[in-house]
Amino acid sequence: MGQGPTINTIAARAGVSIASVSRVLNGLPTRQETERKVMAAAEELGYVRNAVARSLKSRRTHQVAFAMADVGNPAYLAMLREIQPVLKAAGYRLVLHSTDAVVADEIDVLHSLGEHYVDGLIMVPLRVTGTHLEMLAAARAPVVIIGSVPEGTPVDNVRADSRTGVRLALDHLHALGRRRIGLVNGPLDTVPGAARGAAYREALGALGLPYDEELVEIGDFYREEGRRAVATLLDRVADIDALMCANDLIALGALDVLRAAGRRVPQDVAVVGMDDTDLAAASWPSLTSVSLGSAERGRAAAELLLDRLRHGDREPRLVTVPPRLVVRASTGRTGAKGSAP
Amino acid sequence: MGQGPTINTIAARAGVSIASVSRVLNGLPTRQETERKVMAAAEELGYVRNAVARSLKSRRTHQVAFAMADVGNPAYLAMLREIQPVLKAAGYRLVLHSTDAVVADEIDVLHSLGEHYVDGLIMVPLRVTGTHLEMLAAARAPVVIIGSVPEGTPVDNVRADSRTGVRLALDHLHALGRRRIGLVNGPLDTVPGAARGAAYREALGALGLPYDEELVEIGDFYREEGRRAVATLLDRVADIDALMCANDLIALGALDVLRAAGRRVPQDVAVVGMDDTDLAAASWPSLTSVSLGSAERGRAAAELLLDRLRHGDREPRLVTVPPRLVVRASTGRTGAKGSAP
DNA sequence: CGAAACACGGTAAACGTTTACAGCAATGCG
DNA sequence: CGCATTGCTGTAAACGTTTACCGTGTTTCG
Repeated sequence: MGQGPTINTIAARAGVSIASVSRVLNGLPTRQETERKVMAAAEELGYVRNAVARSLKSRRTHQVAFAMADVGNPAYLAMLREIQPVLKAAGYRLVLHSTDAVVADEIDVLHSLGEHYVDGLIMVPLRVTGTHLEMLAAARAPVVIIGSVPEGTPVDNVRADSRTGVRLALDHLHALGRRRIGLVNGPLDTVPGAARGAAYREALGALGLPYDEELVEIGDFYREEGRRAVATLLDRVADIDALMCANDLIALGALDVLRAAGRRVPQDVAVVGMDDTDLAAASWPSLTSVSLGSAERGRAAAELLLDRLRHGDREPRLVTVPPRLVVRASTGRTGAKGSAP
Repeated sequence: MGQGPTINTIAARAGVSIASVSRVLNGLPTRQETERKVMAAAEELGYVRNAVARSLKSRRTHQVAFAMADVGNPAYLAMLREIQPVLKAAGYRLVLHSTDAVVADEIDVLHSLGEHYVDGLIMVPLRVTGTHLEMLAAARAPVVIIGSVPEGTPVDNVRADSRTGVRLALDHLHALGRRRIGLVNGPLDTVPGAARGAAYREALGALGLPYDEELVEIGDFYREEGRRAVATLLDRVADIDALMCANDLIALGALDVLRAAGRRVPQDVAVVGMDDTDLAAASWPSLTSVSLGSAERGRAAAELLLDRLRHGDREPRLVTVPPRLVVRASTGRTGAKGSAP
């Protein structure tokens, strides 16, 4: 594991200057003879270009960071799975940051952009604070934000439309005759939490249903928290006939609790999840879920960033990905396939 | 987004030399007065250390790479989720490589270690070829391999024990009275595929059951491939009463096909998966699965690598993580909770 | 009071590249 | 044949740090 060969080693062995070595390695015009000698020497020595030195000089690291709360969350995972190949194809490596939904960690990531270890950043902030906005404005490298950001923030932005998404779900439940539709939400100070809460209220209004505080329970975006919240909700409201859950994990928690309580899904209570993750298809009964296009958002973000890395001065762009309702057994067709063993 | 301040800028503003600036920033002994001036200047300028220049000089990037076939696979994801925080706590960033199980990509990753963009690598190779071994021996940075590697390969190594794992599963099925136990495996030229195939045969022997080629079907480690393989198997063998699946995705495919074919799980056919992923708990019926300790393996690998980064000259170490059988509805307790809606 | 020890701080080299510039030989042209 | 042009190559500076080494001013002690 001794120090590998450098262009100096090669230059010495090939009997040329380091400039010539560099030129050959970069495909700049050189005499055939020189090229041959350099390539031979490089080959024999097993030379590999030092990426760090290159980056220092060229001010390009060919690395991009992706920061989100938790890789374990399938929604972020879906983004990651799209982002990775797009970046790879463009010759960028991917640096992964898990912020555990801690604001300080997100700020850290933004701050660390100043270290120049990446050429750009794709971030999915859970909350957007004033500090976020300040740091975004001052960022030393291009940033793409997945999630909503105030009008005029000078960054590329990719959004889901959870408002329409919730609307699709409630329309569906309403069409199935459900009238006591609960909401199991995540924290209201998160971007998705706030959006989904507001959308729920609005969609109810559009359907002519009253907004009843009793029907809303706040937990967090995890299965365990979903269980807790749904248990509370069932205790409080007896006649609930549908649950809109703010993500699939919460919805899985809901299924657990409903099953334990002997309420049939979907006959007694219909359940809708959100994000349409792998889990939705694997669960039983399979879960109707609102797809917010995680994969598409990831891809769009990666492409925005790459584009910006090429044409640095473009206007900030906003891409909105439309939602889609994926109907499965937990609301619709009463598990013809999923019938009892 | 102009060039940020460097230690030169600070030195000029504070009226000291760049050496002093560097010393202050690195906490080396300095006069209070100097320290104050430097810190003030750094603060005012919003200085952030350039990681690239630092790395060039110090020969440390504080980055570690993790390479596996596909982040989408929950087994790798479980590793990633453990690796990330361990590295982060030690001050390392994580560079993610998806190789899509393409050997050439894995070799690329090993080769790229010569670029010095990371201090070390954790790799989960699907197949280990001669080229792998050559490159491992010549690697320019420490590597930890998760998966089996020939005796004497000079790298730290973390292994699952799928042999014992399969054994646990077959013992369990045998104890339940199953005698026609099929194997749905992945490709035999992959490390896990080969190991699980051999272990199956061996475990049958230990139980005094005959090895019947008819009962073995090879597909790939995906749900869709699992469906295909199980469909073929059911067509070929009518009296099969249990399925040992080489991973959870295959097992989910098996559940799909069995349900569609009207075979009850577990009454008619018991199903065991492998890797004990999130999906196993979420599926219906919930899936008995052999945990190969993905999370533990990830953590062990990260710790081995960190240790090696600190004491470079240690002997290579081998860590074997014991398997554990997690019994759920697909073999055991006949879905009391999971009964029909 | 003078020499030795010490505490700091500055100068410059180094890490491994890329690249502007200049030098030089070979060629084209009048 | 001399001069301009062309085509390559080498020298050296630069990217932003860290750090060995040396010089200076202050303290300590005989």
